[in-house]
Amino acid sequence: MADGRPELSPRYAPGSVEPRIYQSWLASGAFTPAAEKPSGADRFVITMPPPNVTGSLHTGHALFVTAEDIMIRYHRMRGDDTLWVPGVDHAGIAAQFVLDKMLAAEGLDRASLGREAYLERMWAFLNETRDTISLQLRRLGASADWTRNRFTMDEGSARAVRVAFKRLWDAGYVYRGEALVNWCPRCRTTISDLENVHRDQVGTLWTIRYHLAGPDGAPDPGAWVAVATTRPETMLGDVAVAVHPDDERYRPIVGREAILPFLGRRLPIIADQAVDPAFGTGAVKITPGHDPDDYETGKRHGLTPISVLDEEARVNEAGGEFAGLDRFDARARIVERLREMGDLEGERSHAMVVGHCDRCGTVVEPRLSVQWFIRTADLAARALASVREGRTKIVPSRFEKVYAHWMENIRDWAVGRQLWWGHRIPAWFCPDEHITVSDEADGPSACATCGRPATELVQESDIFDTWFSSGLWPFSTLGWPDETPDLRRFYPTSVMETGYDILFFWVARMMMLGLFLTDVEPFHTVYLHGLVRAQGGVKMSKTKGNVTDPVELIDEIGADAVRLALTTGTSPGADQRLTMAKLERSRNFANKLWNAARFVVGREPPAASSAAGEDHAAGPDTLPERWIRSRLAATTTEATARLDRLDLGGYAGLVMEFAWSDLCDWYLEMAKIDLRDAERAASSRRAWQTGLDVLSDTLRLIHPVMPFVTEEIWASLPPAGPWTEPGVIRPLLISAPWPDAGARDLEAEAGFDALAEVIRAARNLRTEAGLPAGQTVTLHLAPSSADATDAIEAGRRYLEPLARVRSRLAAPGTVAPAGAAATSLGAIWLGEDAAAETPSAPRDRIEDLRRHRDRLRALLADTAFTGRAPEAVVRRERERL
RNA sequence: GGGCGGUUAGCUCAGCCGGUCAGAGCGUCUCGUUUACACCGAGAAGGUCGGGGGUUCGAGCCCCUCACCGCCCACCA
Repeated sequence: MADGRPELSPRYAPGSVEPRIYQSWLASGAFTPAAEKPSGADRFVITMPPPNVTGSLHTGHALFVTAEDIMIRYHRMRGDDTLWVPGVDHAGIAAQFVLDKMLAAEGLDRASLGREAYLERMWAFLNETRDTISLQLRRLGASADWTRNRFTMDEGSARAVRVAFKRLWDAGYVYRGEALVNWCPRCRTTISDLENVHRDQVGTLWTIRYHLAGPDGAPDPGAWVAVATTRPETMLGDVAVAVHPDDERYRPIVGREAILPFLGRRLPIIADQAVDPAFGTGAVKITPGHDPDDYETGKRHGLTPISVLDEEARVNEAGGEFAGLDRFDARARIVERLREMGDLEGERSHAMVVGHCDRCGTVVEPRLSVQWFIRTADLAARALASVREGRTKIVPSRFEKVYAHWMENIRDWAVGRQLWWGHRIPAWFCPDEHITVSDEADGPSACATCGRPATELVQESDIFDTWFSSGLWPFSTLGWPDETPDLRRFYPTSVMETGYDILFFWVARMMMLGLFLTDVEPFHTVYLHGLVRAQGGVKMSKTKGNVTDPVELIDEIGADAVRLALTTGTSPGADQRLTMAKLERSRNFANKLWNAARFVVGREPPAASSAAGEDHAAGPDTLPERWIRSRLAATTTEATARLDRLDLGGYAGLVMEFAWSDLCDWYLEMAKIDLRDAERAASSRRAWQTGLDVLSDTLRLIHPVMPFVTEEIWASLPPAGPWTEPGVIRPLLISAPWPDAGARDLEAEAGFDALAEVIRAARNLRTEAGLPAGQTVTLHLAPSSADATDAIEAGRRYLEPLARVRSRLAAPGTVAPAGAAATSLGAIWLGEDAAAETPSAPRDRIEDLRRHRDRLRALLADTAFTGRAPEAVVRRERERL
């Protein structure tokens, strides 16, 4: 175009548009708000859930980026001081898992490298990959402030972790103690209860005889107690046999002793309420070192636990002849030996629940060890109160119950991990076992208890659970513990948008730590999205090969289409399926919008009859103009309301419907009639201007969900503002103000609806009469009132071309013939010319087929169709013929 | 063993405080050389809103119950 605005091609090509648009946003500085702002603007802040540093883009990211970006862009347009802080997570156990596999391929392992070399390898590896995911997020259009990009292992996070831990320690919320923890023998670390995922399995329940000790202390071959177990290998750590106190069967032997096979240990037979007499034999072997229930029972009876498995779950030296065997080999061997000895009384299959490591799938082994714990009772009570009392809302609200249930039943948090990649616990031991916790980067200068110098202190080797640093994320990213300008301006944040699957892992921890450390809820709203499932409703996974790669989708149909598909027809907390049909529909909408803009923008303005501006004001608006402006007003109000209540799916569906149906299918079709009206330049020009006005606001409304195509169209709008002055740069849509809703015009809406009803009814009559679409026929109208007469007179200008009719007003008193359609403006029916050209008798099948054939022949002979329609469509029509 | 969610047109899903809520898209059928768009337009067919009971003037929407499907939590050997 002459004025340098970009020309719009017939089909929207996202691939050539998106990178350029993203660069223009970056260059404009729109992503980066200033911390110090003199205005009293509202704030809107989201801290991005940090993706794993080793990861790459998947549909889950596409979903969260879309949801958050919609909120962020909306608030930015509202004029709020808007910040979206991005970052990545170091993902301790997950990252080690990846690196360990790489090392294994080189024939190396953790142990042979040593801690220092291992961590060097980790940093080297991450420095290559750490930007991958954030670069991919940009493909989706994420308008995050990359100048504030953070990493959970950067120095700011490290400091926040130390300070947070020290404050917890000083306040008495941290303790170290022996406990039976979940141990993954493959990852060789403790894992939290949440990382211990329960799976239903069918195992075996063995019944084993423990002979009673005779008077001489030797096993009595004729007297025994039978115990049931699913894990025979743990018998090596048995310290007692327990029965229910009221169980008559066993009353005589309570107080006696049984002899543990293989090891000969004497096991007291004790009575304990916890035993279920109905299960198995009613007698239970007690293994406090390897079973949480037994651990408790053992404590009640003063029994000392025995560990019989090492950190890789091999039988240790306490296991006698079985020492060195893997736990499952030991199980098989023990069962075999018992069978030989005649002490295997029975075996049967048994449905049970087995804990597995969330990361690697290995069966978790309860293991006795000394661990760091965070006392959660008080922290959880406070975090629960925040939600109960509405200071933080969870969307959808049903998750508030889930949250409450978890908080009420929370157990202390084992925060230590026996890994290397992560924040090392800032605790030092002196030779006298005194513990000093320090938040200094260099550690303490001396033991806090006995004053021994730092040189004699040894730092704890455990690191923190990854979720400890993530739990600080909303404020550590803003500079906490320092009172930075960012922290002052942007904390607490506004919305925490994340998946419901990490409500406990992450949201709960942020609430607990945030309240304790900053005395305020870290966000006022938690918005939980659902999971994206593959076609058929199954979970996407690489092994199933049903993963849709968002990067490929973006390449194919554009980021806007992917975003729209992920947003429409969804509600928070509900899983959704991403289907090709939905993706195509979204792509088609981007193209529709594009072409509507081409129509509105891609023509010279009708000549002005006077100075610009004045001209538009000349004369009253037409009914379609009043109607579309009113519809725009209603849509703006409703879209705003939906965004405010975080109904993102509702918002997207609404604006799409408005643009496609109201604007394109109705208004623009009617505007064509006015635009073609060469005799009325003013009306023509006004139609042109209305199209531009409405399009402009429509682009604003759609921008949050489809930022690229709207921004590109925006740039092509003709100059119509202060930026037409030389030297004034046109603002980008990303920074344009959110539209104000104009006034509704209910009279126009009612008038338009009545007219549209007549048009639809007329089209319906035509179809029923089997008229070819091109044929213009007579339509008789019998207005039901004087007002209806006026409405029809005024509307026939649009009615006639849109319904392809010549309208005739029937004389007053005319009786509508059979077959007439009733509308709110009166009866309508087709004239003689319609009946004359088509047989009034029902068309027979052969006639139908013939017509269909003729139509297809004509269609396929038409170069306008074959040239422009996609091959697939042309092929389909040919096949039909 | 607790708790939660789902069950609405062939398919994928919307339906906020019970009163045009029986909807959308895709698919199907019919028509279309209306120059913004065939990644389009017009028209049509298609559902006793999982079953049963109840509350109400009125119920996909509230209550009870049953049946499937899914998820979360949970230390019974």
